[in-house]
Amino acid sequence: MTEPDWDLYRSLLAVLDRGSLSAAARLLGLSQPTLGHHVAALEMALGAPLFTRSPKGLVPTETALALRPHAEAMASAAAALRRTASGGADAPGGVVRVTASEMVGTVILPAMIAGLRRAHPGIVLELSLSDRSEDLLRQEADIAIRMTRPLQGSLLARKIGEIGLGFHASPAYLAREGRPKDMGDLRHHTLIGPDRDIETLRGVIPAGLALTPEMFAIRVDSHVAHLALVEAGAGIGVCQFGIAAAAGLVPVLPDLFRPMMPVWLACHEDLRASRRIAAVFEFLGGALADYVARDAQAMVRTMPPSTRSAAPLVAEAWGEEA
Amino acid sequence: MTEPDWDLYRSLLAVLDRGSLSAAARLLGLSQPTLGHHVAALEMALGAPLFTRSPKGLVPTETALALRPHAEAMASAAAALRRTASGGADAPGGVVRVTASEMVGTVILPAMIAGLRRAHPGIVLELSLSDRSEDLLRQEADIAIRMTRPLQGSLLARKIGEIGLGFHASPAYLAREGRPKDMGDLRHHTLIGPDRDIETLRGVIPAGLALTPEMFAIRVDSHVAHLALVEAGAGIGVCQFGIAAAAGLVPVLPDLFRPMMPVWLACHEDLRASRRIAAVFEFLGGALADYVARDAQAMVRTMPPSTRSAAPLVAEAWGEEA
DNA sequence: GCTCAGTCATAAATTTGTTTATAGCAGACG
DNA sequence: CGTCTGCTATAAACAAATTTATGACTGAGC
Repeated sequence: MTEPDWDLYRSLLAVLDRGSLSAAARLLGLSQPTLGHHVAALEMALGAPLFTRSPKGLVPTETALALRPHAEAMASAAAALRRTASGGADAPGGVVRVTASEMVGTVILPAMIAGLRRAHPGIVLELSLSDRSEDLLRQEADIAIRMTRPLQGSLLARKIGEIGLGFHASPAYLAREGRPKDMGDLRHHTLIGPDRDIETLRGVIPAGLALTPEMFAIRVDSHVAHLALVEAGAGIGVCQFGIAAAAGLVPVLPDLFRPMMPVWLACHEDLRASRRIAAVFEFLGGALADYVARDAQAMVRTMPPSTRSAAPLVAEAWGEEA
Repeated sequence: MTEPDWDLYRSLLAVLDRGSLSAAARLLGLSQPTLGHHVAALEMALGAPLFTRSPKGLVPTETALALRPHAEAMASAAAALRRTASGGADAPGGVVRVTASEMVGTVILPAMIAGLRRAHPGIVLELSLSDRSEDLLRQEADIAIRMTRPLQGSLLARKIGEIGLGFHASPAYLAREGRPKDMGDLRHHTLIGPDRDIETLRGVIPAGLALTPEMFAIRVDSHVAHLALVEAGAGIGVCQFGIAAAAGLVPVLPDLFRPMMPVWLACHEDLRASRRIAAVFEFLGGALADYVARDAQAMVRTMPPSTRSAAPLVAEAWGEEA
């Protein structure tokens, strides 16, 4: 058996993605018979059928589905290669791909990116917003901003600091529904919480409160929508102090519930050699550090004077130390 | 810029590997002008020069060197894909790639593989012997046998047990040079130890002994050569009890120095779905457990009756628990 | 029940890529 | 100092892939 052309893998991936030869052909800018030939050649080379033909399209076999992750790995390696090449040897410009959570990407990053572009006009940024953290391993991104410690080998990680979380509500909501006096009071309020993604809060919820989806009258997994709901006065939800302060939200029970969430910046070891990636890494490191500092200030400012310290109330459950 | 054909990446990798178009052409079964054209096309597509031509061959530029890891990632993904495909959907046969240390691969595995082939005649085995443990992450192997706990995410790891290490020497050496009475005595003997790879021993050497290359009169990083030297009566070296016993070696100071080394079996989570990989995983798991048990017996048997227990003397430095 | 939009498969024409063959160049060796 | 071996580069002959242009099929919608 001779090794199949790598192009065939790309065609395979396209057909798996689109579900038909014609659609895959459009995606790759090839013609449908070409894709048909590619699939046939790959089936021949691998000695196994990959699709069952039907007039509605190609249905992948078990084998083809098993091959998919590997083909995707090739695709992301190819994308990483092109990104690397885009910067030339060590030209200041080029494409850098940053991954972050939806929240960070939509609320925190935009201002930083504006500054980054001003400081390094040659650098083109790609943002990949998702909450799964495998991105770096599979080389789907050059730099990652994460709220958990990246524990992969061969990953260079820097802890930026910790961000304070707390219950918040809009002034309108509090005027309408009153202000809870203690944690037990929260039961009589409209709470906004996660839907399926309870894991995220597991380390944050204080031991006293049971963690059940039933606690929350409004459930949504998107942190951005979560914030929007709180801003709209829909109920009480957990927000970062800095973001909440900027949005004019009022902290609720900040002296009873105030977990800290670590912020990590990470990239592949190898990639630090690239000048533009190092530049983005340093810039984001600085900008995030500033942001964390402002967040801490916002948190302290909104607390009653008696308890003005930045010590976390529910910290150990979440973070490890740097 | 349109995406280059993936074949070009393969050609790039071949040229980087061989250092010349002609050699790369031989490797890939293509002709030299074809490779030349591929490189030119890739340089055009990426917009950056990749090689400086010379009559001695092609010298890669900085850019090309930066691209290399990504091209290699593609190559291993392609290899993994083909391995997966070789097994068909869930046929019992197919290729499985196992990585292990040189020592394990040459001394311990052969007998197991013979048994494995008897139990599963359809399975073809590839052995990749190296001591770096990135193999699994980069999908360069399906299953890994490691002496450290694999701490990567999305990796399925099973701790097989622990293997006892200890100083050993050949009967001939001991007859000639005498038997050391305590650790201090070792200074007057010919010790065999690592050359550059001191890390490996760091967790093993007892606290009393300073860890310097100067300790060792014979230095070699290959564990297999290490064992051969001990067998040849060249000096005293650290060996696994089981292997040493089988080779007719005599334990030296087993009651003073007896670290334990964990044995882990690991594979990617996804791959457990493949029937043949699961079969190999289970078989190796069982065989290694048997081996560890025999090693423990050998260790106990060769110790003076007074201290006959399998408890490690220098254990905590090395292993974590399952 | 008919048309229409979508699909895959096939055959001939064309474009593309690959090879063979040749020339030129630098260093190793007797 | 010439020869020999390695390499790259170029041009024309060739083989191979791709495309265009078909035909045949299925299911949705009127």
